[in-house]
Amino acid sequence: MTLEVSSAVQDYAKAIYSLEQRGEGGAVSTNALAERLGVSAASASSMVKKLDGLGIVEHVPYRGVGLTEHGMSVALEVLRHHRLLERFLVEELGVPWDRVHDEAEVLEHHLSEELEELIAAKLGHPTIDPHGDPIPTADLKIVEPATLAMDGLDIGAAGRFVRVSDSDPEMLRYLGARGIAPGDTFEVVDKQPFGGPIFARFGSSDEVHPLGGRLAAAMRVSL
Amino acid sequence: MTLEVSSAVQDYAKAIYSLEQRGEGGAVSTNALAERLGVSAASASSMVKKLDGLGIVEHVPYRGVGLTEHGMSVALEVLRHHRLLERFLVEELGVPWDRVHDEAEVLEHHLSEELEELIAAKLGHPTIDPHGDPIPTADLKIVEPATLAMDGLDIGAAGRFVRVSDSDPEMLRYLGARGIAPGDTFEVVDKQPFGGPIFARFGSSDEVHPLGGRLAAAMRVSL
DNA sequence: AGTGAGATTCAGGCTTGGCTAAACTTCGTC
DNA sequence: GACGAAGTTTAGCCAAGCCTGAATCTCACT
Repeated sequence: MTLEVSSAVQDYAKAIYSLEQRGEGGAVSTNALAERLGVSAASASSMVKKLDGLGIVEHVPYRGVGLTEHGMSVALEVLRHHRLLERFLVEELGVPWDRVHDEAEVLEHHLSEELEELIAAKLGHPTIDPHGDPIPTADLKIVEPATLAMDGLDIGAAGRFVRVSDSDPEMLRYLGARGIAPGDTFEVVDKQPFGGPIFARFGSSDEVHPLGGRLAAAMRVSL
Repeated sequence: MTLEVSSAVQDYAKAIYSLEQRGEGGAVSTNALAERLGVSAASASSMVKKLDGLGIVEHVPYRGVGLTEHGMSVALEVLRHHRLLERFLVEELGVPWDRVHDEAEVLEHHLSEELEELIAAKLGHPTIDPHGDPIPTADLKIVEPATLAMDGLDIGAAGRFVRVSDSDPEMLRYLGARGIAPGDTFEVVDKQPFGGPIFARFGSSDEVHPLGGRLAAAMRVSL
């Protein structure tokens, strides 16, 4: 009943989950899904019909889709695999953190439950992945802490850098090269107006790093 | 040029390699291939045609197939992945040795070269997997040492148990439960005639273990 | 209420890797 | 040297997932 979930179906579930998280409102549009997955709108539409048949989504034509409870657990299962793998690859094999995403993207679909459990145990049942994203628990609960985008902060703001998207290797390399990682505390020391860069100090370092628009927007912080 | 090798193609290459090893003669028959892969003869036949087109095998209609040089490297690459993974799963994650085969069977197709190398390094570049099978080197050389089937030995024969097929979990559990593993020295203490069991002592243990027909046939030894 | 942009669906196709049934080769035996 | 069994190939089909292009529908705005 749960085994006939192909990689494609898992990818759709994951994408819908992610779009539901971002987009406040309710339903995810078929087009948004298509774009996210790099697939034509027609393909996404037919796949959505199938997902509805499988009980993974609820589809209201012209209104979009939403994950069912079953669909949610499919999505969280894959997410757990993905994030555990990322953590495992970084900690046990020393894969650079800007490259783990692509590896995990492939392996997540082929990880057995047994291996998932052994990996989690080996890592001491971690709760976040190397990018600060929360890892769903074995019984598929997840807590997505509220965060702020760094580019919205004002001069003088201080807090903790908690999370950054794992999907842009460029950004990760930039941060990595400067020794900036999720978990670091920071302090905004300057900010250019009109979408200009933010200047911040991280951890106990004295160095001030410039963080350009897209980067500062991708960095999530808590105060 | 080498990237369009699907999982199915890799499986065929691996199966042909394995059948070439066993069957002394030359070509591997389509039927043998079909049986090995659990596929109909017609399916194997059409796949063989495709493999020929890809330059992976040389096919003489009605006579069988043989791996080309390119096909050989495809096979050895997959075999390296498989055996490194088996070793990794046993050593780093503690997966029981009778279960690693199935996991590796899936993951071998999705392991990047980068991960392959990191795993090999982490393990100290091992030369055999947990079942005693040799692991091809990074430049795809492999040495298959000559071995004897244990069921052909006579009473009094002594040597080293070096290798056992990884594909029968039952046998592996049986051996595992008795503490018998590749690398152990042994001595044949008794043997029933007409294909009856062999009785042998392993390692420094005093215990004599009965090894029935199929099992003794699957165990490979060197004297 | 009309309308156009954007979202959705339909129709028709492609590739992969399977399947069955039927036809064809090969080879050992008489 | 003919014949039948065993082995092999061809022909025709299927499902999954993707594609394009051409309809069609909805919604928000005027």
